[in-house]
Amino acid sequence: MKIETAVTRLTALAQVHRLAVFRLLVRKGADGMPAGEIAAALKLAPNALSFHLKGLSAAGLITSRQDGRYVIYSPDFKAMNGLLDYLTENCCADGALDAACAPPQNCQDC
Amino acid sequence: MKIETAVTRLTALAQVHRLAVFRLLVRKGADGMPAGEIAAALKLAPNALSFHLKGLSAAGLITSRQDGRYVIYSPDFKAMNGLLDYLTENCCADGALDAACAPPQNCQDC
DNA sequence: TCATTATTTCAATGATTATTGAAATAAATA
DNA sequence: TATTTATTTCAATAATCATTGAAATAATGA
Repeated sequence: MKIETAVTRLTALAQVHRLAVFRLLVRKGADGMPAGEIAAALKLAPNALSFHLKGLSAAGLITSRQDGRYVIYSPDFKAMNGLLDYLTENCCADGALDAACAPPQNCQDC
Repeated sequence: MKIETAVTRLTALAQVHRLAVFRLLVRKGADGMPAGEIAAALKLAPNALSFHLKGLSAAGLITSRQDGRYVIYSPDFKAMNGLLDYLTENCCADGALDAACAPPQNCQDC
């Protein structure tokens, strides 16, 4: 992964509302959630939510599909896992090991 | 983890220079690296590096110790792993599983 | 002490970003 | 067609952040 891609994705997640949206979608998994339901769950104004969904989409962290008059948003787990891997890449490769440097128990429910 | 903590850490990582510094320190592991060596490796002005190290420190992602006239910086793996876990927490707990929703091979060298 | 090396702080500038209210687009139903 | 529902776009404002050059602090060695 290019560092610019990682920065783009981290920037998208580095905002309370976008992070809350992303985590909500991660919980939901492949089913996804319509925009209105996300807005209701997080008490966000529709236009504000739209602004933040655009940011997450542009970063490649979520995808959307039209379903009638609803737009359903889902997390992109490949993008997420790619980012997590990038952050821990070559961990301790050039120096001393660290006891806390261990694979986290990510995504344990899947 | 409180969402504000996660946002603070993501914000710290969401900048090319800080992300490069962090990844360099992750490679180095527990040994850490003096500020000047980081600056040389990444071709950053000392004051610019100091600004970014401050950001990473304030977010709790790195720690520092004085060694003579050097200041040695090291990654905080607990903070990093806590953040990674937070991003994948309750993955697919409320909806359909996703084939790509699997633990990444983090930190495989440790 | 004086000079050198390492790192941090400060102030000014320019750029990016979130928020708000209002309006526009798009699909479904009466 | 007209109306309602769902979502997005737009424009203005306010706030935050990175960069630069210069100066300050701190530790070492001559």
